Amino acid sequence: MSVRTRFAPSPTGYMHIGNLRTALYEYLIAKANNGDFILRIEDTDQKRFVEGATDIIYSTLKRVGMLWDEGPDIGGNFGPYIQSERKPIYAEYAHKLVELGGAHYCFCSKEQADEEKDEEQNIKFEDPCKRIPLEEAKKRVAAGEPFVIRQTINKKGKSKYHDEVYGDIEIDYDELDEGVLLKSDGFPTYNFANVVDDHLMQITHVVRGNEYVSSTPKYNLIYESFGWTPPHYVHVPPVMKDAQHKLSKRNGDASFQDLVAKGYLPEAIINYIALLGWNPGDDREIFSLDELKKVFSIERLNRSPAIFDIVKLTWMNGQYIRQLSEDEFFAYAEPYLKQTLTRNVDIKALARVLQPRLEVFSDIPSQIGFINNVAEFDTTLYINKKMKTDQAVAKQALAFALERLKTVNDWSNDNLFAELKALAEEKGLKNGQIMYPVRIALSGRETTPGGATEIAVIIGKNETLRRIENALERL
RNA sequence: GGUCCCAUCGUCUAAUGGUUAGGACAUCACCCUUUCACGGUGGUAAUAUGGGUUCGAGUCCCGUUGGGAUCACCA
Repeated sequence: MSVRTRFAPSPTGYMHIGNLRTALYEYLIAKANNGDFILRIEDTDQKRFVEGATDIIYSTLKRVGMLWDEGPDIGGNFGPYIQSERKPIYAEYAHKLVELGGAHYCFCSKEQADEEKDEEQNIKFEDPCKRIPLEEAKKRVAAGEPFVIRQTINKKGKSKYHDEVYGDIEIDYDELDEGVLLKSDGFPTYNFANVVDDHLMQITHVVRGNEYVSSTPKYNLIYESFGWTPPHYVHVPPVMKDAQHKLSKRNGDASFQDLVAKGYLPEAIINYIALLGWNPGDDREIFSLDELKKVFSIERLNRSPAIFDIVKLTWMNGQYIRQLSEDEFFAYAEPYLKQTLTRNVDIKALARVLQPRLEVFSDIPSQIGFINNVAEFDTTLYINKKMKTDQAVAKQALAFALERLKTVNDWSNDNLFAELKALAEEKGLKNGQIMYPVRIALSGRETTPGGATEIAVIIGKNETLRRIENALERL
């Protein structure tokens, strides 16, 4: 039997990182086994539905290259793939489950049910409707009385099942809640819809957050009543924001689209989150999606929560940026460059010096601001012990450099560097005693992307000479 | 509170019951260098805690502590 996994998000907003990681694991399990990855939209709660959320799901999965084999937009043999379009199916199976004894009609209002519960004394909700004879209940349903269908749990003792990550799990049947399966509006709850759909869609591996570990026995009971075989369960620990809080959209924690907007590459994000809770068993860390397909295995999934570390993601993003070809890098960087530059400069040369030192694209504006104009700076900037420079050395060096640069016509980095190096030698100075002051004069900043001559090439000859003259006036 | 789950450097993690407890990020130092980076080399840094089993425990068992999850007509 071929492996079939499903990603089943509810369209309630943007794609958060934990969700994306679950999708990734689903995808990898399927693809590592030559199986199918199915996309199903769980929109049974109309109150939480957010317009456009489905499109975000589509675009995110496409952007990272996790293409689905069946789904709402492309169809498949097990559709429809949107739960709201499957409403009659759930009703049919819910009533069937009642006949099979796995559920019963309940006429209590939500308020009544709440009152029955006493959380203080840990008394569970004992639904009085359980005792209504089926024939009588059916009559009331037929008569149009509002009802829900509630799971019936009469079993005693321990429920056991195997989880691929957590191992064997045992939970007492008494702990299980007789939850609502079919709501009064006719929609199923997750508790029911996921079982019916996973079975009908022949899902073999269910990956979901470990908050479902303790409710899984309820689902198994449903499978049992219908005589169906439950899937393999792969419960994964949450992705945390810190030691005690999950990453959540409510807190405004980073979503996939937030990260992309900040200049993180989708490939780097996928690579990073794959490693949050999974490892390949060796020291390798950089993996493309295709490479992950080859090495991924359920056995190496971790049981404990992992804290999302933006610092490491940032490092990894830097690795990916460096792997980009010059053209690819330019394509990503161009919008940021154009948005901040007010001066006409050699934008390609600028991109070249930026690529090896950038970790996130959103750092570009702050890194290249000096290209537009040189901010006021204190002349103590010229003091650098290692370069053996100070204001006096700078004054001399800049004067020499100005004089020499005026005569240079081949304004390439190689030539400029050669000229200034030769100049230093002629004047009996160290390279740094020329280069450092020139760079400061051109940028007004202690740190810059690129060295003195690289900056000179980018801003051009006229501007270079003008900036050196200005700097000299202030010394 | 009941139940379930989890626990190795600050963070992500590795370690058939036998290693000087390994790697990566971060951090520090040095090297490279026209700055800053990149890159390279090295350092600091961990088995929550108490018992037990064993010749030997990060690893197995029990307790403690700490953390998380769950107990919805949300998923």
